[in-house]
Amino acid sequence: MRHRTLASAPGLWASIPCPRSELDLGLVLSSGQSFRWREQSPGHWTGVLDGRLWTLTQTDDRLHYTVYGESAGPEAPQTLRRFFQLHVRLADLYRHWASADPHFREMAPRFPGVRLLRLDPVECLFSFICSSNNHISRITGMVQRLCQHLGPQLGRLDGVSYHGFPSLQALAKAEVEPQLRQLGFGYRARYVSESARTILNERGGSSWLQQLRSASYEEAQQNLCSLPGVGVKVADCVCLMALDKPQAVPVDVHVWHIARRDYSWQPTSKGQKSLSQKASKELGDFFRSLWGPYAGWTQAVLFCADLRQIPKPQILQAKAKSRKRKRGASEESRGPMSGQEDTGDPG
DNA sequence: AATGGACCTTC
DNA sequence: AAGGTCCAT
Repeated sequence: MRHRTLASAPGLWASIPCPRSELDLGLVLSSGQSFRWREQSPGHWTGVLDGRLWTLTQTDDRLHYTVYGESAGPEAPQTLRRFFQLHVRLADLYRHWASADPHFREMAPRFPGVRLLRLDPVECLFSFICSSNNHISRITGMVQRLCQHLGPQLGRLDGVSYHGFPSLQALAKAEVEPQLRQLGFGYRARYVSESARTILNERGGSSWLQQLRSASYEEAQQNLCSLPGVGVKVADCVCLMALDKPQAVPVDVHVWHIARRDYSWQPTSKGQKSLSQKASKELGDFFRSLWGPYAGWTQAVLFCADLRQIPKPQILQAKAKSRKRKRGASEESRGPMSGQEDTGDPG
């Protein structure tokens, strides 16, 4: 089977209303929330949702979709509205944030349609366990290999195989840690394996994760942090992108940078030169008080703005410990909009 | 309780 | 050095 485009097979598509002001499909699917969608042809994004294979694209007023292997079914629109959380009116949020924050007011008009996905909790958790001390291009490759080797194959388009995300059971098997080591996961292999086992054996399985959706933000964060490889930052990512906690603000070095540069923020306790747990909480609270109960969503907008900005002029100090010079720093930049390299399945 | 290193790979 | 976490002072 081939990847479909709206032009090549118009009869196989359906659509729901969705203006670009409410959704920038490419930006949302490629800005580091999900690592699982591929732009196989311009504007056409293929990925797995609810155990089925989809291609999505958008026009000015509509979101178009096609499902492979079977007809889409009457529940498809609801599946999409849930995944993109279209019941949340982005226009209203942007208006509110703009009125509260001059910096947002200046940046946001260039980045409409940035919203949060509602990801599957298992997929989100294990994807972000892989994100620690890591960069997006590598995370993407790791998640892809994880699915390719441990997830069920759902279909094959133009020689590229697509897989569902591995189950907890699959991730908890004895051979998984060495296998992931071999796949280049490094020390995160143990985190993935041990977290899967902990959830399965000591927490009662995936329903434990699911139920955190109805828990408070603090309780969900605390529960997640009990898993190996999950600290506050990863927990906040899962809270924000999978557990219906729009107030969660994942604080990483990048956000820290934005806070200092654009908001002249600094921790009350002086001498904080890095992100202590206390300072991170403080920064999250600062943004929540500025932006309100959807602060995590606001951050996503500014994050996209920042990534799409100038490549990277930042030359902090060369720490010059034992290592020395850096190599040509001119061709390194990769914004969220840059194309993925061709990662076709060899088989 | 807060702070410094080590930790796997790759770019 | 990269979108952290864990462990030991």
